[in-house]
Amino acid sequence: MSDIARAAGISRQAVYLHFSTRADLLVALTRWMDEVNEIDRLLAPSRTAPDGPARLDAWVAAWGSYIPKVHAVARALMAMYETDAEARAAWDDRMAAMRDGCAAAVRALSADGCLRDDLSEQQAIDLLWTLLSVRNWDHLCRDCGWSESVYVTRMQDLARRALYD
Amino acid sequence: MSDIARAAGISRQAVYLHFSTRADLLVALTRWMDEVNEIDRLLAPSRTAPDGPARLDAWVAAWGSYIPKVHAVARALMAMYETDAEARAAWDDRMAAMRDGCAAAVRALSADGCLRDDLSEQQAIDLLWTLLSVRNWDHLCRDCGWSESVYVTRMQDLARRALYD
DNA sequence: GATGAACTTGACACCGTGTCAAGTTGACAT
DNA sequence: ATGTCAACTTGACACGGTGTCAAGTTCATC
Repeated sequence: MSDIARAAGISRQAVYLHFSTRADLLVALTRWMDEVNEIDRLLAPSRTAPDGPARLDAWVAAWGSYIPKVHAVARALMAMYETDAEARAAWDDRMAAMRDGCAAAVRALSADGCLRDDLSEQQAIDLLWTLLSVRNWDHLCRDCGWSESVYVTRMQDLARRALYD
Repeated sequence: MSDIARAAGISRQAVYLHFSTRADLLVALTRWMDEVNEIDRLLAPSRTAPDGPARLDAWVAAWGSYIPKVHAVARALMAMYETDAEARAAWDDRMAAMRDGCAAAVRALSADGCLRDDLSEQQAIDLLWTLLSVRNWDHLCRDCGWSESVYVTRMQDLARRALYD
């Protein structure tokens, strides 16, 4: 909070006049970033995809271009996850929204008869949701040094292999 | 540290006589758990597997039965990862060892000519390492409620699909 | 010229980690 | 029996970070 205040050129206490807690600030920041990044515009292609497989690809691509933009804030939120209830709630909320996107993609596949029949919709959603987690992006793009475009290509491929034949 | 001292029936200061810092304690705990869990015995099947695909399956299975045993400690270590350099080092060390196992499995596949040719060994290792991360186990087995056996079956399937045709 | 919002300085409490000093206990060796 | 040493005790303290509180300043607006 001191660092933030210094960076903003105001006193530490003034920060508390705007955000009652550290978690509060982080949460507000995520909302603001979603506005600035025009989430809806980013997600439009996946909603208007012609078929299941195309929707899956578009969803993975959309997510892959979204993560880098919010990554710094996401990291801070994840770090507070264990210790701060409000941060946890905020993070869970975002992840639930992310899961909705996964569910929509899986249902589109299922409607097209593309979903593997040895996989329940539920399991497919769980799997896709896990594959696309921020942690995995972090792991691949930070720890393993993958570029964002490699990430998207490989993830699209992996998601396809995981969900249909 | 207070909680640990109370649970151990000694004073908080006495804990510091054995472990100089909190991270130190966690690290010692991981080493002790690896001894108790007889890691080497657990990993033997994957080292003696007849071919690449069998080795991959055995490795995933070994890892899948290892994680639940160390999960509680792993969580504590992950939580300290951002703020504690020693915890980070300990965690990175464990994960590097885990990566070695992934690398061995991938090389076995490669030696058998089973590895997808549009995937470099490096990328294959990165991918397998990511798929098998503790975070993913957590996500699937805790958040999504998968049983450990479902986790292993699905992960074996996913790893196969990800790495060879 | 009064009001109120945004801000300031400068305290303070609380919690957890890690440090320090001085004293206790009990096993073992000489 | 006595000294020594390791393991432990109590009780303090410093530090850093979060969040709170009170009193005072600045400035736009009515």
